[in-house]
Amino acid sequence: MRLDNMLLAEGVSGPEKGGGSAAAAAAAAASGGVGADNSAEHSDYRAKLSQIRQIYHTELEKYEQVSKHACNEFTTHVMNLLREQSRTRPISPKEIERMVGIIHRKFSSIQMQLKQSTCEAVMILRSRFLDARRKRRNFNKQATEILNEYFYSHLSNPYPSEEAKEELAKKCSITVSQVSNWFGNKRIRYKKNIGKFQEEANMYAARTAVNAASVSAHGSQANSPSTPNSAGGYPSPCYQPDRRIQ
DNA sequence: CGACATGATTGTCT
DNA sequence: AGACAATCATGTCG
Repeated sequence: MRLDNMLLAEGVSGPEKGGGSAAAAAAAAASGGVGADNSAEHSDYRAKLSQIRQIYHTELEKYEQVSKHACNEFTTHVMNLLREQSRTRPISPKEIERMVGIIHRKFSSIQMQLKQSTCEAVMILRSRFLDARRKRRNFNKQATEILNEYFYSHLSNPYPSEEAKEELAKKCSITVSQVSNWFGNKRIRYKKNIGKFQEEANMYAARTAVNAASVSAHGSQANSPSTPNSAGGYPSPCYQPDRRIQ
């Protein structure tokens, strides 16, 4: 039932060789939500998954070879016993049926157990490998610069549209949902402690001001590579104190 | 190693 | 659906 579905979705109980990794990748992409699939890291995951798969299949095969036999043997054994008893007391066919049913259920519960334990193994594997929190990497400097630049130059309304997010994502070579995460975190953390971000705000404000100036001055002249820092003190950072972020 | 920074997830609200 | 708030898990710096 449910276990079957999950194992199938996970590519464990699916078709043998080729489809396995594809199904696993599909499952990962589908439920992972946030893509970020480095195939190098996924290969490890896939290797472990196929290991589980192999164990599952060999166990299942063992079960099917052995237990079918055993089940039939056991059933006939019980039948014989019942037949013997039927000499001394009447035994209804209903009772025999019930016994057989019990035996079959008992044996199929073994299969269930196998499936369940396999499921568990897969779940553990997934939580280990697919939980992005466990392998978080900071964005590179350029990406954070781009994001910060957008944030501080739209400080009065730091809610990029879907299009803007896509563009930022492309520029930073991250996903759109990563951009959304970044802005979510940034907004809340900025709001929570504006003082801590003052310096950063000033810096980016100054930088964009310089950029705008140099662009509007149509000069390919004078781009200051390192610190276009506002000389001296703290010119007004041009952020609106409240507004929007609530 | 501890403290803080940071990206991601989860739950709740609207 | 998207925003916010709290929280988790890892990265990084002193």
